[in-house]
Amino acid sequence: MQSKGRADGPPSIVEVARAAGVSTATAGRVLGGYGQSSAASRVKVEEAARRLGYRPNGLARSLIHGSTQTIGVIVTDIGNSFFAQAVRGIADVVRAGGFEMLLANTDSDPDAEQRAIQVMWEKRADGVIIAPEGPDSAERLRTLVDGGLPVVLLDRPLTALPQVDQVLVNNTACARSAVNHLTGLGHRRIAVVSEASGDFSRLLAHPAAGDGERPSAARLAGYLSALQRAGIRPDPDLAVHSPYDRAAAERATARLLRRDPSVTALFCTDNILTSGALAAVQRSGRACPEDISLVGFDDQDWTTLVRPQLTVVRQPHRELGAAAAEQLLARLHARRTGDGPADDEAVHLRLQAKLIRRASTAPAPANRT
Amino acid sequence: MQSKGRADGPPSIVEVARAAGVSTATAGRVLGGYGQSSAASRVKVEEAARRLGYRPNGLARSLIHGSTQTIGVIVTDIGNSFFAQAVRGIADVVRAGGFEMLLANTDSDPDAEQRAIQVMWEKRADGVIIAPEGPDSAERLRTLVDGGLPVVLLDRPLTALPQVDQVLVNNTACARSAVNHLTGLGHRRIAVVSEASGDFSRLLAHPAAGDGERPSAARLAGYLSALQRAGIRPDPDLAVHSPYDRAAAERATARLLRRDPSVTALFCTDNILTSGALAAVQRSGRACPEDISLVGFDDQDWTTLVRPQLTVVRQPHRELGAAAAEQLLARLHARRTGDGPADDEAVHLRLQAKLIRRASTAPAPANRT
DNA sequence: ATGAAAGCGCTAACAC
DNA sequence: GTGTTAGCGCTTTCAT
Repeated sequence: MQSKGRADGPPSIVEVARAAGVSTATAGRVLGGYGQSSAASRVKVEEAARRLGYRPNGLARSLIHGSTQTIGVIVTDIGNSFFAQAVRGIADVVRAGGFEMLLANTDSDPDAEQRAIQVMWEKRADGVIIAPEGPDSAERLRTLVDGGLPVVLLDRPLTALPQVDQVLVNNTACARSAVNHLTGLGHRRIAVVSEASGDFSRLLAHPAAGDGERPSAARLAGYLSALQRAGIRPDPDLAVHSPYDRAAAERATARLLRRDPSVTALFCTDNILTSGALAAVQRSGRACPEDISLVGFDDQDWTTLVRPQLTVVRQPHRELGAAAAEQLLARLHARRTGDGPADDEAVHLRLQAKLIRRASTAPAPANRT
Repeated sequence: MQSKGRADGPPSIVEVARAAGVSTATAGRVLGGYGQSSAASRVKVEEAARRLGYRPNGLARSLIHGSTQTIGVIVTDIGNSFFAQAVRGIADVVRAGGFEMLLANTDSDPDAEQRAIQVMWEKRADGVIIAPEGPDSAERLRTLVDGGLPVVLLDRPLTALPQVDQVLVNNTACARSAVNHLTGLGHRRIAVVSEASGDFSRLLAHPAAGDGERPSAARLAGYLSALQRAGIRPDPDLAVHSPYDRAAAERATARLLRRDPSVTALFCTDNILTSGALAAVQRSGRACPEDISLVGFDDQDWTTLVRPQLTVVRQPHRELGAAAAEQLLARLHARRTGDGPADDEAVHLRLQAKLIRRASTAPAPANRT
């Protein structure tokens, strides 16, 4: 029977100290690896700690230090392969840097995001990587930013928060090159499957737009700009609007194909929408790429398993997450040492997505218009 | 200029109390929502808190309560769609229960797993859900289990820890029904693509084995048992061994198809291996399903996009994670209230994976042996 | 090198 | 209903 200390619960540093016959300060020094301690007490304390099964309490330690060695990650859907890969990249970097990861999934729900942000603060994460749900996220994040917590935006910019670091992809440019590829093949009736079709006319009016937009809108902007450069007037009827859901994308695309036989190419702006659009093409009875060309988004590994193999825009998923994590860690490092980017200049990184040409795109069939 | 308190850092409850002209205890009561407080002080305190931008410090709170409202999740690869979906299921349940999630990715590295386990303990997670890396994980987990921390095993059993809750899939049974499907179609030369081929003879010697095995071995056991029931002697040459990697699976399968023309069916035991094996079949020049039938594992959404559409074993990914989380929360609830499963009887859940018949399986071609 | 004591931010007992 | 005080487990002066 143990005679002293609290009966249950893991042993604290005071029981170890007592068992080793030293003060709590000394025990703390050897167990925490700080300050000075003699070889003699080191042996005694380590012995006692092992015997009692001592494990330091990180909460107490963090409460004092003010640092938890934990970074918060907020995404909309960890089940989506895009985020799954990005988080993998984050996890690798974070782990290598000696940090842990507090992960929250918002399912694109503003309330859930609000709560996640609050939690990151209350649990005193040292920094936060977030794929914001929408423009309103800026207000929610302001607490953190004003509170001095390093924040990095992942994949989606927030124009209301220009002072915050962000790691994005060159969405407009890669979309443009995808569509250039199609126009180069002679296509003129090119449809786009997008979540952002509602922004069609707005983006058309501001041809320079793109870089400050969320990915879906930025890609739509790239599509529009490529058409205009090729001298093709964008046709709103060719912007397939779809909710973010494979079945919905399939229905919407099928409707377009039924309605408009002049379409000879399809540009999909996202991995989910790509699945849906491809399914629609397959069921439409039109041959790909003979009757209709298709450019997908995201080079998931099944894109080489379908026939024809898909021409796609490949985003560096994992690298995107890794870069965001590296940026955050750099900030934390700078905080402590003083080198690195000054606190008042935001770093805006843009990784390159690239077009991979495969077999789902081919020269346009003889014009039918 | 503020005159009192620490210059930087977020305001603590004492600055709020001072600003509101009450004691810290009263401030704590209204801000923490416990005990009694008069409407008058509630107003004052809330006012002051808002003005100073007060946010409670969860570390301090947890240090006292002994509970962090956080559960630890340890997986081998969050980038793999299986785990991405399972974690999504966990996230949903955990969030609904008012908990947060500390996520660690081990990349199947024992050291990383060791560290992750230790971290969960030090950060005082209230419980842990883990997909253990291998049998050695049992020793690593013992600290947690002995320390009284609720643990739930996800997807993989650990025979050395029978007292721990686990949520698995009926791997052996669903593999058996997949292979039954093939034998029912007249196939007799059925190959299996597996990570566990090294266990071939061991599993053959213990026909009852299966349920205590890791998923890959359990599925191999199901394959073996289905063959034996159909009166087919298992042939070790038909067990394609492959590391866990698509390209490797493709090479290994290609080698088999080249070497043995008698094979008429392929059973893949995992999502990654399915991609590789399918790629190999496509490049082999053999027609699927006319020359060779294929059963894949995991009903990812591309399996209906390839031609022929794949017959697969569908695992309930998300539900698996959700069930694990529910089990863990039930334990935590039981700890506090006394109802629920007694602490000494482990709950072993087994969700049902099912065969989905599509177009990649067909009657065996006329025997060639 | 070591110990005594103060304190991180909060909650809980116990008076009043 | 409110204030005072002790204390969660650890780190950190400051003496010694």
